[in-house]
Amino acid sequence: MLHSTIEPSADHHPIWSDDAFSSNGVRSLAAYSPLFREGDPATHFYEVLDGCVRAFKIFPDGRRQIVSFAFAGDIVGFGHGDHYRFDCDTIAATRLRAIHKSSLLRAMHDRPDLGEKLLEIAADEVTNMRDLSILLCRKTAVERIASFLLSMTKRNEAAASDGRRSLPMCRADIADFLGLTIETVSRTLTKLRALRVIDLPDRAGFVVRDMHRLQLLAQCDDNTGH
Amino acid sequence: MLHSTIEPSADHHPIWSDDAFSSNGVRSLAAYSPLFREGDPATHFYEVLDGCVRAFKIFPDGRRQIVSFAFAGDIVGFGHGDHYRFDCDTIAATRLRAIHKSSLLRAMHDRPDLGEKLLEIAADEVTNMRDLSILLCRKTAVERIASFLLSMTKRNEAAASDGRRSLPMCRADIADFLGLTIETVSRTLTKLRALRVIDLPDRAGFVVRDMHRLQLLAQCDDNTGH
DNA sequence: CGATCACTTGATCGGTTTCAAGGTCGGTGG
DNA sequence: CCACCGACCTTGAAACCGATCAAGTGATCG
Repeated sequence: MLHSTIEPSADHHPIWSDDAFSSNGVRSLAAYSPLFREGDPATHFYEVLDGCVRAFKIFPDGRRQIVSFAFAGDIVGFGHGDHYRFDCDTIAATRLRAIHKSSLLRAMHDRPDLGEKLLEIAADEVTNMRDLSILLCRKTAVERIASFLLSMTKRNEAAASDGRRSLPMCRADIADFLGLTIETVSRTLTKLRALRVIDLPDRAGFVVRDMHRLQLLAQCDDNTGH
Repeated sequence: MLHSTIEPSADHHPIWSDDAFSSNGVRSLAAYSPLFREGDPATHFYEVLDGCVRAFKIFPDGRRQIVSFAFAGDIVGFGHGDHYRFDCDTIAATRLRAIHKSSLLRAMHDRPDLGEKLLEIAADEVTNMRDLSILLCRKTAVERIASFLLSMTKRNEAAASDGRRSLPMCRADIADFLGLTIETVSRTLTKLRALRVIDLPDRAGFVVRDMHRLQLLAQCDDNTGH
């Protein structure tokens, strides 16, 4: 799950448009379709074209940690070895482009710039994971929720004219991402609404009413969404 | 902080022994010497030859998160952009080899295999960060401490003849790594000793007495230390 | 031998979890 | 068209775990 977008540059082909992994790799999936499961051979990267994807790990005792959400422009499947190290799902109708890992690695031999690009992506992935660690070590529920909402506003840049932003994942997904329970997520969102920091027009959306205070509540100057 | 070791291969030069960053880059540092600070230009990677290094981030409110510990064979400084994104210290007398980032990237253009190696290292880094996230989302103090001790046994392979393993970092460092307080770390270690799962012969060491139960307490089959 | 530092242990407090209802919305079938 | 149902979410009350505050122990070093 990378926040960095692969942008075509003017002087050569867009990175992902080589013949080996051209647009015929595009797939459309309904909500809650699996991309891959933990233990599957790690053969592909996936570029999310639109929709939303979650990556998660399920523990023997049933607990679940969502490791990341991926939106349009993000890439999933990086940072695994030969086999995927966790599960990956869509959480809404999603279009994505499958990219053969092996052909990409082969291509790297001819085009060192591609290697640098991939390293950059890797660095972003590391940053995201570090941000998540920091978010999980942050103590209070308010800080976690505020940080999460902040990162959502940064990543889904487009807000509707009324300021509404989409929150495509359910409360359980937010809870399992932030290391909280559903109830605490709900209570904390309600609290932020009571504080006039956000509005909750419906289940799957939110509006930032006081960005400055939201940032204060998120506390740390840096992180999530980089 | 990478757990992957750079091993010389038989058919060509060891990756790090090119002229540009040969053994003259080796430095010896006393305990608690800074390697770099957040915001410094990210000019070097560092390969830890022996000793131990910690990478951490300090927040405006004084809270600190230790992002990783690096031991002999690990590499620090990867996964930052142009500027380091957190601080890095030694926690014991440590020898390390400084590697110029720019010359390494230049070298990558001539030697694609080097690029692959670096990608592999990046993937490991991502894995480590993900493992940390998972560790921090684990709920109980016992699970966190058990996982931490387990990863220490996996990474510092050599145990003394009596089974003693080194625990070079102080309680405060363990606490800030696991998202706990010093007191809870101490109490939990005491508890594990009472349960006959470990021994604590001295401050800076531990012995695993019942590896099976330690693994059970750590719960998740996977992760930390990979 | 006293000081200091790191760690341990104890008691209380508070925030999150847990357990338990109650509410809202969309869909389905009568 | 409306009543019902189920999924998802919200809200409430009590329990619990780790944080906090506070003291005490033990080693090391001058």
